[in-house]
Amino acid sequence: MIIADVCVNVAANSVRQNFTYRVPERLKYLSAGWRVVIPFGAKTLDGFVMEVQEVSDATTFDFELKDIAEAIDKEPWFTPEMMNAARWLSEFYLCPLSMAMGLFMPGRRGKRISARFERVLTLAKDFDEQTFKKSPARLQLLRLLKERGELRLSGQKVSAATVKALVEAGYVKVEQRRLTRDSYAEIKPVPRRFELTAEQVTAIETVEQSLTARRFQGFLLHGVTGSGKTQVYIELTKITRRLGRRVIILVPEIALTGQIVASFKAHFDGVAVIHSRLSVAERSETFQRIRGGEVGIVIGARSALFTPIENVGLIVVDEEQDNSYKQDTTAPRYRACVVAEEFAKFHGAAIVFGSATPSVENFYRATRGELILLTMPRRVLNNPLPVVECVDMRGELKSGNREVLSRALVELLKKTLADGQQAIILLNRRGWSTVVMCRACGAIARCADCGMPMTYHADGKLRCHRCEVEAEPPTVCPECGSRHIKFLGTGTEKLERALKTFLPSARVLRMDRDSTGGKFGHKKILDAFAAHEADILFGTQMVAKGHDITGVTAVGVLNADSALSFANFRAAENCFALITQAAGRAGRADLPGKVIVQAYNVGAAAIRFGCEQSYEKFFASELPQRKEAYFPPFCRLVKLIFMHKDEAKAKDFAKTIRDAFRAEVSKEIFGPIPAAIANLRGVYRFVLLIKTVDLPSVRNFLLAHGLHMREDIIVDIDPTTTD
DNA sequence: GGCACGAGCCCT
DNA sequence: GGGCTCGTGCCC
Repeated sequence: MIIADVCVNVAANSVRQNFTYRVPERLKYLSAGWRVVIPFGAKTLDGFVMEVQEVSDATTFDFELKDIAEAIDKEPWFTPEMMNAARWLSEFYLCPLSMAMGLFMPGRRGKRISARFERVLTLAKDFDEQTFKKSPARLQLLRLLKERGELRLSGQKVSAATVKALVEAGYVKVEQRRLTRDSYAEIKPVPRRFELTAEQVTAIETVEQSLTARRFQGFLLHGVTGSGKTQVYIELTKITRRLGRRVIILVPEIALTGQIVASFKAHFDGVAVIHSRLSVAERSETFQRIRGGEVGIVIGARSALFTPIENVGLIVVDEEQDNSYKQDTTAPRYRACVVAEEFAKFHGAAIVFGSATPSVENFYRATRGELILLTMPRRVLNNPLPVVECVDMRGELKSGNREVLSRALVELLKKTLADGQQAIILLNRRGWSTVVMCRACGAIARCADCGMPMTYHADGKLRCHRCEVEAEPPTVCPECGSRHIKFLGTGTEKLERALKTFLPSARVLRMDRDSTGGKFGHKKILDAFAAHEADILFGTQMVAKGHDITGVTAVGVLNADSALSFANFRAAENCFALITQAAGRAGRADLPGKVIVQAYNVGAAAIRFGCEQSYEKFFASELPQRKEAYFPPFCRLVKLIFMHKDEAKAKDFAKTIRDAFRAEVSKEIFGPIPAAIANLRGVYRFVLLIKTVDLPSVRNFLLAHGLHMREDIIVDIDPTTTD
């Protein structure tokens, strides 16, 4: 009898063990990695075969064995590497194996994806023009086929009768071909040839040693904006491909894939793109292409780590400090940087973390030799870094300017437009007003579901940016009945009006989550801006990231210090990175750039060193503060969120666990404090924060108390926020 | 996740 | 006494 160990795909924290099923005779070809359909209790679910074993028919179990019902695919879905990686993820992040396995599937459930086919015509034998003198339609089709070699039937003005007649006469063959949906097929390669700088050459040669040795090694590529990091990735990819190994390139956001794909397509065939906005079918087919060995380079957001790719020699994590690399909302709550490094170890690959503004964690590791530091302090072609001016908005207020835009920025924009150049303005809040407040009692309009302050939008609606819940703005305060409702703060929509007031002739383009729907929403806006269809591109942080538009010589950063107001140990780092990245958009070609940073707290280190664009100075000022407050890189964080409808129960349970942790593990546990979202749809949430240099002992504690099994606790290892 | 089962508490 | 909610164990 053949039995199989099956990981059941059920989204429950308490289902941790695999289940044993009998493999019926007709499915005896099954092996580890197959997706199967199985009876589970009263339901029929899908599951993943983890192991197959032959046992004697006399073997008994203390439960009744059930049969596997059917196989889902035509071949094993999971490679041994995928299963090992999933096992590691499930152990490291304490999530059920099924959830870790789920990362490696293009859809949430093991849905069978019906492949689409198209009919393709080819010429079967040569023809004589004379024969078809009286059949113009047939002749036209044959000529077309001779010219092009083949013809896809869909969308052609060819009648079925014409095709049928030619097929029967043996002139034409019809072939069913599997259709692959590649929405990046249309992206044109963007070649760029520069002489490599000396720093680029050094960086490439250093990494090359590890690539050739096929040994794991981590690198931190710290290159200022415009220093040509992408070119380094391309050269390293060439080397890796020459060694017969594959490459994964991670970018923080879907919006950034287009640009890097275009650069890579200029040098390589077999580039695939993976991210969550692709349709399930599209991702499924990309998996197929990777499996078939047709793809040597996978580019994408964090989900691009979870494909059937084998024999990986190089993993690049671009803009490694970016918070988008953290999976926040569903288990496993992983950090793609951590996972990527682990995968690099599995493969004996080199991992390159690239950034103009590295995370304090990784830069610290580089100073200690855990990562090899590669520095590129100059821009390519010796382009100068932009000149940054900081405007104190308190001073603006004092001298009577109550507008969003400082006078200096308006002047800069006017001059830039007069010179026929372009500008980018960053304001990291969307909507019209960021806060709706009662002037009498101070009450703030909050989301009914999660309690976050709601944003007023130009369409007259209040919106929660977390839940997308809509509400009507109040005319009287629901707390005190006052009619003094004030709309405070500035979002991108209000900025749009300011731009139209001060620069009425400027063509402006807004880029934020509201204006960028769909798979290519960002690309459309960026393409239009790159084609100089607009003079000013303004919006949230997505205007500051990664793209490279040559006509831009001016950049404005509004409310640059707003990030500092968050009670978050990474606030300064995020603020510094945003200023530096935004400034880096200016003057990337031969034209010098000018940047204006507007802030209230102009003395803050993140603002000062951001304006100087000096990462080293920022790091030197930030590191002692992290040490003083005992935060990463000096420890690791584990966040626990306790949830219950009864506020006291949530808090009391948290306290019990805190005390147990203090008694059994260490004193470095803090809370309970109300979570940033203190109440979500009627459920209270309290946070405990653990600081540790010994993650395994924390994990053992959680396991011993069964906290990973519960549905009313979220375990977040390496959280981005501490509440 | 979903279902069954038992304990504890409200209704007429 | 019946019926409801809530916590808990189980699913091979």
